Amino acid sequence: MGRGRTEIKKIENTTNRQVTYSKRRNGIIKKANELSVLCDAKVSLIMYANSRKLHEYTSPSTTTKKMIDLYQQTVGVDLWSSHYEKMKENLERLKEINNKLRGETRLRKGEDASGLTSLSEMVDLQEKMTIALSEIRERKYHVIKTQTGTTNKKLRNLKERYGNLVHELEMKGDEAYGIVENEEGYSNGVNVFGNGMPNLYALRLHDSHPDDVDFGSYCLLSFLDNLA
Amino acid sequence: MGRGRTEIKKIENTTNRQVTYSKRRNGIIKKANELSVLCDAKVSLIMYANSRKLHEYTSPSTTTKKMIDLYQQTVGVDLWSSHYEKMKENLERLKEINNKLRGETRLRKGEDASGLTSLSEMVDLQEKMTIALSEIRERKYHVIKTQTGTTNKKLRNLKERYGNLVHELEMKGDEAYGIVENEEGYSNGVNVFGNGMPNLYALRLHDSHPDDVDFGSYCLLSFLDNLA
DNA sequence: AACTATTTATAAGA
DNA sequence: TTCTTATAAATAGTT
Repeated sequence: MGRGRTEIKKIENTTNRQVTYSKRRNGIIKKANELSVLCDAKVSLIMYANSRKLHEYTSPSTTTKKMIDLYQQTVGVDLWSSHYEKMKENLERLKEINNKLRGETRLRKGEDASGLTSLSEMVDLQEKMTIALSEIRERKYHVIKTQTGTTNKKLRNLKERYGNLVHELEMKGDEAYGIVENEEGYSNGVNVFGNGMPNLYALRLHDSHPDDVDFGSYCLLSFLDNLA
Repeated sequence: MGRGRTEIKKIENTTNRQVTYSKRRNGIIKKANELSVLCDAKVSLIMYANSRKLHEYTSPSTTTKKMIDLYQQTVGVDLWSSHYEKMKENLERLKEINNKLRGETRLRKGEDASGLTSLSEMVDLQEKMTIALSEIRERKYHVIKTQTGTTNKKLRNLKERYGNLVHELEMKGDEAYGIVENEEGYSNGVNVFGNGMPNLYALRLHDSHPDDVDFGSYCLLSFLDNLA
């Protein structure tokens, strides 16, 4: 419309193109508005020409967000809704796992006072804990053994290291003692291990050369080796 | 445009409105397309009239999703991006917590072979486990005590119940025995509790009337009461 | 941004 | 619906 028919193909002259864009943009926005009013329709119009500027029209009865939501609802899937849903599911799943793990950890830490009411559950937990404890003890032993190595070259180093370790264990052992005394009232001596002492420390206590740390460590290592 | 000028206000006649909607909808889509081609513009047009049907036009050079993304980018904020970001953050946070919890649980279950390399860490873990174990044992004892009650009226019931419980414990104790024998090689008798037996069961073994379950349970209860 | 000769869109009718 | 057509609107090229 205008002087001479217009071929619908890209206007190469930049100025012309921009002028036409401006005119027709206004035209289409007017049309969109007329459509909205005349037909009680919801219209969302978004236009973007190579300038960075975005032009839009949205019917007064709605918002762009609502239109997008509606669009997704109708078209069904893609855009991000599927992504969003997956994310939501994943979140819920992780939350659930988190809670389970949290519960289990609290149980095993002895923090959950209300969780276990039945005796059999408690017996079960105690049993599991005992097994786990023995496994940890076993691995500790393995670590000690590994650390001794097999070469005599490292022996001097090891002596020094174990001297320190044994000292450290004594410190730890002392801390543990506080608990022992509180507990003996219940276990009534039946539970000898219940004193909370690592058995390495126990061995150290019964060492026949308590003043010679190096020798004591050596004895300990030999003793452990013999058990292998 | 047409025969007589059109006032821009809602067409009350439903049929007329629908006809006009159909015509003008096509018109605006044509305009949108012309704008796209002539001006090299990206256009997204979404129309929704009271029928559930959605009509749209999108420039060939783009997609509705891209237009929405662009729209958000330009307009700046909301729609769903903030929601999405929050969700993503939350997800990452939960994943992290999950991993930590998982690690801790594995550690305490004695399943993590590579996690603890230093002896002091192991000693620390063992110590914590021992404390937890003693707490659990203590609570078990509390449960037992609570269950005995203080009224003599319930005694007969209790006898029967404890008969069953003790039986159940014997079953559990037998299972635990399998582990004991494997472990004695390492603990070398020092760790008497390490046999994995609940100490209630231990008491049961030393009961002086092994055949009289009722009496045995009674003795046990009295014994526990005396400890209180 | 205004003007205007034309083309286009479309309201009403069939 | 779609087609027709009289007429209103839009707009290309110009100023």
